[in-house]
Amino acid sequence: MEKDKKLKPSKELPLGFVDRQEKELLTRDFIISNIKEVMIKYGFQYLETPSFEYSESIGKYLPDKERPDQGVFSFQDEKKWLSLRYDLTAPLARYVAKNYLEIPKPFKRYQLGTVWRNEKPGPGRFREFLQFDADFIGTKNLQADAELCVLISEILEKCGLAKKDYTVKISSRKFTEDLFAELKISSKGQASTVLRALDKIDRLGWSEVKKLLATGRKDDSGDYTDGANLNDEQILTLEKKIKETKPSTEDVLEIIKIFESYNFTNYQYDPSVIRGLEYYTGPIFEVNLNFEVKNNKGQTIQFGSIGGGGRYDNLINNFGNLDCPATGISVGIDRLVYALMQKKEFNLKTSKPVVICVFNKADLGEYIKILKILREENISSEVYPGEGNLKKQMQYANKINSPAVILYGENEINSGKPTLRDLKSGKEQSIEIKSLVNEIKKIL
RNA sequence: GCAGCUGUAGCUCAGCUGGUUAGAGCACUAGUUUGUGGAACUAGGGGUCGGUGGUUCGAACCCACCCAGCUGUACCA
Repeated sequence: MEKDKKLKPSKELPLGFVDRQEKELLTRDFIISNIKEVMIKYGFQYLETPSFEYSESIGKYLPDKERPDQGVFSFQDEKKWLSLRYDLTAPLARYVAKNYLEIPKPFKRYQLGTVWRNEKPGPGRFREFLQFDADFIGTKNLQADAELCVLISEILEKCGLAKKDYTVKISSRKFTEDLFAELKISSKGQASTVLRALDKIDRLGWSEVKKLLATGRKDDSGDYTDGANLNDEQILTLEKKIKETKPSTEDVLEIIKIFESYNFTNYQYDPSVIRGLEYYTGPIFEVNLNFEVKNNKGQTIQFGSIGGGGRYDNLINNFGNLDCPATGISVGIDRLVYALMQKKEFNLKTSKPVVICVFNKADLGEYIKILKILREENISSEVYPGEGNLKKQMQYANKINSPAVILYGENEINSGKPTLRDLKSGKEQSIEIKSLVNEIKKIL
């Protein structure tokens, strides 16, 4: 008996995992339906790959790091390691390599799927979340990169954002390559420290980033981060270059030219866009929201980007001798949902059921007659599914936000006229069964 | 990983310098109203005060260690 307490299962969720409720899910559905519409219009194929992949298929070959089990949820099955996918790009690369001969080239596909990351969650960042990816495989044509920016912008506007609400930032890996050449930085370690520092300009501001470029920085909590050890002259040169507003690399210039043909203007050249991924080889882009986002305590939070992407011409080559250039974009759908829910009230019809109250179990047949009439008309409805007196049933209807209840007790059954109570106004009327549907539709 | 902060009811939190049976609001259950919700009133259920060890006549409160969460920072294929 004593041990019972210890056996009680925990009702806590694993760190970084969340329950998602209807309002959020409906907003998400709305976004997804917009995505699908746009993607069909732009001529992309719909693809789904499994949640699990062999770890080696989505991890080891990636040039970035050689830590197969860090940041990823993995387990060993027989002899092989399996991992939950951490993005949709790696599985795509695997898919393309596997089906290389069959797929059209170029291959355009889009995918919506849950991804998992075994890392520390932050505000608005979870360990399980939904991603949307669109990619062009097998083309070096920069029209593809341009079109990704155009397409994401169309999706966002379809979701109700105005041009001023978001910006597509664009830069290129070539910019940083040129930069490192000019600064005479050849050490890979130093280069990546510089990149990581530059990536933080948005969040920390230039003066803090400058410390990271020099000897190091102490953050608010007192923690210390080592710097990239650039000298003053290097930092000065870098500052000048990073604050340039005119693109200097050919790829970006060409993309901007293509934007003009599309009449797409909502972009911004920003050389401080770095993106973490080391597999990018050319143009890179990032989508930022320009309005404030608050957390559940009402504090404004640093929201960062909702998505981004770029060109990765060498990634697929890792699977073998496949010279297969590619470019793609990813969007964190849940983050977009979170932001959109604050941006404007979506009038998403949630259509809660009309509740038919139960007075007497023996009359269930009568209740169901009415129920069938309503459902025939696609009116969300139910016979009270629990047990209890009328008061309890009213409380239930109120709690689920039901628009109306139908009272069909002895008196009503005898007269053949159910009572319809509008739960918003509290008004009741006694009406013929045949006009019930029309009256309810007025309330809805 | 590092640093700071925080762990008391389902939720949000109070609990003064250690002192009888640990509190509030919300939520929940029942009743006032045995055929009427959202309001009010009344009553009620629900806590090894994160865990372990220590100090003390006595610990939610002090000390040590551990665990968990939050925030920042690092890493992030």
